[in-house]
Amino acid sequence: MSISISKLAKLSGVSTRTLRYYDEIGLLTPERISRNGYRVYGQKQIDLLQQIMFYRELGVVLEEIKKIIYADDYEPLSALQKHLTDLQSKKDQIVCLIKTVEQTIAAAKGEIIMTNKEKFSGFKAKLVEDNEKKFGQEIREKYGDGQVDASNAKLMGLSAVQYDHVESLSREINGSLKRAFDQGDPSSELAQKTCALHKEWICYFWSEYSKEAHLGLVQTYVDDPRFRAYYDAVAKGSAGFLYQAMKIYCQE
Amino acid sequence: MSISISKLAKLSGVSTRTLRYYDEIGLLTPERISRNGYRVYGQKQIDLLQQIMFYRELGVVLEEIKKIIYADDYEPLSALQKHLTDLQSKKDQIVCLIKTVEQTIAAAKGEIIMTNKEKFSGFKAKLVEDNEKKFGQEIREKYGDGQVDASNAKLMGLSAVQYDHVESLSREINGSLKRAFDQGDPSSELAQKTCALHKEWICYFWSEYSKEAHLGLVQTYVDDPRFRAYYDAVAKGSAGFLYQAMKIYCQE
DNA sequence: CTTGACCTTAACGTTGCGTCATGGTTTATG
DNA sequence: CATAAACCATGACGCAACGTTAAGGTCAAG
Repeated sequence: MSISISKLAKLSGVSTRTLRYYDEIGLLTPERISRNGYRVYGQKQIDLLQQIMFYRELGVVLEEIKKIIYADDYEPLSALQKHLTDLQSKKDQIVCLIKTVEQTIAAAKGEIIMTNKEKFSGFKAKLVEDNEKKFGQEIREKYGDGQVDASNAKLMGLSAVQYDHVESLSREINGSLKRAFDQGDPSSELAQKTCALHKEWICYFWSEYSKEAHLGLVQTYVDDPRFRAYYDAVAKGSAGFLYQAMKIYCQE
Repeated sequence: MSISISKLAKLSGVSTRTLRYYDEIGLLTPERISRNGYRVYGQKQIDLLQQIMFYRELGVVLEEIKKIIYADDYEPLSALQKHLTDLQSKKDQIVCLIKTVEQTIAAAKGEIIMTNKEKFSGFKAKLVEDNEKKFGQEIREKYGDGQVDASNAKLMGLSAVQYDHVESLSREINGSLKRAFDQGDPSSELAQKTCALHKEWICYFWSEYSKEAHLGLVQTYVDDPRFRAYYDAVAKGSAGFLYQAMKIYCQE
């Protein structure tokens, strides 16, 4: 039983272009090539294509599929397991994005109201105040007054959009930290991403960034009961977790 | 305040390549080009880049970002709303895939069942198996034992050729269903043809056919998440669509 | 004058095909 | 038997968002 490329295409529902492409990358080569140069497929190829389509529907990349169906020593199950975790982390990413976008929309709506009420500047002032209250003392002691003043100045100069970003960032950090903490591994991708987010956030307040200062700051999160309480509100023990993660992050 | 490309890169954390690319696509053009051909960026560009990065982190495509930050009549909020729904459907897709892969893995772990059924590719085998396990009960109650037993017996007795036909039928159904679904009309010719194909397919498993039983089966496609996941893999919502089409088909 | 840091453009590679463009082969039909 | 309609082939571009050489110009320091 031999069929042409278009017959196979119709039979399987994929395009002829796709079949030629699979031939090109060695995923599915025809049984033989007839004298006129036409591709000829046999029963075996039909079966193989079926398997290919099966994995493709699962979202496995073609290169993986090739390994799965041709390498004897390749474990289809573990391949699928890996694929599953890939999918899950993709989902986590998207869920994370969704949250952020939702929050951004909410914040933006709120911001419109705020600007309408001309309360925005007051709001920012409050943030500065909080910032000063939160970090001022420690940072002043450790890194000098200049740092703190620069931070406040920078904050006052934030545009509305930037301010929104800061807000959504801090929410994202909390969410991300919680998820990473739940997973339990400070070296995990999510935990390290949390650190990166935190760096981004901190850079809104610092004119100069250094890993030492950053790690130092997070250290105070653990040492100071007020900070610890704030992060424990996200998840109990998450301040310490963040510190562990940050140690790894700052080593890189 | 004018800075070079690498300064901006360091300041913002993106690569110089990215900045050149943004210039190339008109997303972020430098303030000016100095005599030696170097790109020179100003404060305004720094702010713009920050906005760009903000939206980029939300997963908005660059083309959209360009519209958002440059077109005055463009509503950033509604753009974000749309982006949100995009993200959500992406998430749904992935969640769907995750389910399917999990099911596949679960099925594969009971690998003996699969190999026993020889040529049966995992999915269909599992479907039939599930059919027996979960709905055998139901079908038995509704339509009597004979129906189920005959189905299984018939299935086990399929010849290779018949099996091939069943397989290609199911592919044809999927393809046909997808196309009909994309068109959107359950009463369309294509949709009704899909129903006919499905009937043909089901007749491989049932010794006696009745419209009521057929409609009942398709109903379970909608009600049971695993079945729905299978059909949603063809096209999201296609299980429900098939059910709508089948209602019309069975009335005729 | 050379080294090295920094800048430029150009162009390929990535993933999985869709979509021409161009041309050869086969078959059905008038 | 000529021709049109199908069907086949091989390029090659395009898509998103850059990473990564390659090849070479510019500029300040030693």
